[in-house]
Amino acid sequence: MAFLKEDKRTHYCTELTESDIGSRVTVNGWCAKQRNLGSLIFIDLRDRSGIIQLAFDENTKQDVFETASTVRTEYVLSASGVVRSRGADVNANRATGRIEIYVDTLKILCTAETTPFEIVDDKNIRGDLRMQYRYLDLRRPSMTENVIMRSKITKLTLDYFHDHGFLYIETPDLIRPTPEGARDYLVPSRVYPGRFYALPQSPQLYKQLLMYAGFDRYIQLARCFRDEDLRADRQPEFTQIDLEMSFSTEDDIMDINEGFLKYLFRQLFGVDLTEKFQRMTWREAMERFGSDKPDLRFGFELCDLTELLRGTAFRVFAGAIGAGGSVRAINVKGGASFTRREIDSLGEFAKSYRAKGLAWAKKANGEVSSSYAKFLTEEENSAIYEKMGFEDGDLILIVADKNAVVFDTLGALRRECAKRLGLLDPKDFKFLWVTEFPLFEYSEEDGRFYAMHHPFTAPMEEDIPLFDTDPGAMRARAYDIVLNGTELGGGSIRISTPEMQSLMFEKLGIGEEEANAKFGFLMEALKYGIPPHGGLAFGFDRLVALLLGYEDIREIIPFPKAQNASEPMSKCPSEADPAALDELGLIIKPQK
RNA sequence: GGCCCGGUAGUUCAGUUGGUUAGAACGCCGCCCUGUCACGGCGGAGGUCGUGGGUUCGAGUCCCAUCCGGGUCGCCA
Repeated sequence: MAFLKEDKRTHYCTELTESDIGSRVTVNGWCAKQRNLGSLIFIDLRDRSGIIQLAFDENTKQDVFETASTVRTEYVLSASGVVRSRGADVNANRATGRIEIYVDTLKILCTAETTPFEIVDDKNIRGDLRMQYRYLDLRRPSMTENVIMRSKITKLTLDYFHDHGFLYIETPDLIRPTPEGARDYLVPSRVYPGRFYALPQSPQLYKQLLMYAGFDRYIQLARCFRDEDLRADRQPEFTQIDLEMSFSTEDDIMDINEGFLKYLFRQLFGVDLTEKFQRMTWREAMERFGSDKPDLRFGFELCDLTELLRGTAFRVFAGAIGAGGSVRAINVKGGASFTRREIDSLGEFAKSYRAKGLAWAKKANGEVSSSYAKFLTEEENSAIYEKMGFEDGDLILIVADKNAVVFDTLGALRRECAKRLGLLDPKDFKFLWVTEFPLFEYSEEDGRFYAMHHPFTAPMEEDIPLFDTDPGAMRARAYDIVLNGTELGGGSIRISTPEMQSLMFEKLGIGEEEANAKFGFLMEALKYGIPPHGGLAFGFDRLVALLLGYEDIREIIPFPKAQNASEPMSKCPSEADPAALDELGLIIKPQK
């Protein structure tokens, strides 16, 4: 049926209120439900705003009534009529529950087959089915709402940064492949067979160049691409709120972004976050919480037992200490309620973080039980209990290993226990800035240093002398913003002299020749008057998901990839046309 | 690449120690119904139990392989 001028909506469904009673309106949308009572028909009409009820009765013109009786779920309709009160027959569950449209003109714009699943919220649909019919999934009211909220957050973001003097500038999506970091998505060049563009992992270098150019404050909602394995909070293509500021210190950058997050909370939830966000160095975060993104909503802080146990005869602990590792523990208050089986499952959980085992002790009703106490002396045991403040109801978890494993495992156990004990209140928002990240990370495998953040991050002034003596101990002018155990974003002050940048490349084992080949334009640019600058990037998808209470970012991405990085609806990636490959000079090696 | 969980009507699930013709709810189709809104009543259709192989008198159930989906570790400057 042709869609004519007179069929066009005058209102979205839920724009109508009791004040519209008596006026003639037209609505467009989908039939969410038809209820046929014989000589009375009701249709719930749904558009992106929500649902309003259409009514037909014995006074309705016969042809209109007959049309209404043929309407099935998901038919597309245009309905015109007069808004009227439902009198006493109110549906309290709906915004439009006191009114309905008494329809005099009904047009079926398009019919529909029965959908593979019902378009309702209160049903769990299998993930792959939702992905295959994502356009139907997005019709479900909660998903529609998520997309709308994402749009609102986008607008708030642009408003805030615009109001603070930021310019929205686009950077290219076809760029030079980056030598370090995540795998690039490569795009073959037709003009230069055998050469490739990469899709950006982030617009890092371009935003720095924009500072070199003098734009002073830049922002972009940047699409970024990383060819790595997926997680519930990680997609191969995602969006960053990417920004950069000149003539700025760490404090300036942290302050303006703290202001941004507070602005979002005020605008979205009417919540005023008055307190200044807590700040903590990376070292402190690791020592106290075993994580560089600690969840501060609960305690269970790490306790170092290494010195206390240095002379122990227990081989598991002694071995870890002897190998330069440590023995650390957390005291899970209330954890004594865990059954033996639950504690065993915590042990399995610990092993998934490469820990060899988990030692535990619990005290319930005055009775202590323990997996390890019999291997320690009386003195050692009581020293541990004293240091940990061991009380009735407590569960002590001990991990002995290399430091990295100890921190990872206890950091994860800490959160897992809090989760099992129901301590994670989603309405409690604990923000944290983690500062002074290490500049380098040593790879045992490759026998070299890697930049922990990226190779353009400035070292802390007082650590510069360590370049020659102890690079591993150097700290970076880098910072992350953390919310309830999730890294929302991170950034740094950048290197702004060619000397420092060369030094950095040198320490990373990137020779002068290689540096010139890959970053020659940057080294050249650094010669011509570079302002002090730094920036930050938020994971926009994560931010939106957290604000809306989701752990899975696919709930707030309209068309996400499945875990195997494919897109089940359109079935991509797909094989390329041989002629296209030929033109690109590519030969596909047969896969085993 | 490793480990873990899952796959049974269109959908969400149940299916006992292996045992007759694999069930329920919702949805769908038909008839009836004047105020429903989780409408109601009556009737009906709908399943190669992901796929392949094996064990067995007999497999949705046990074993092996494989595919698909999800979680996670590695990975993610």
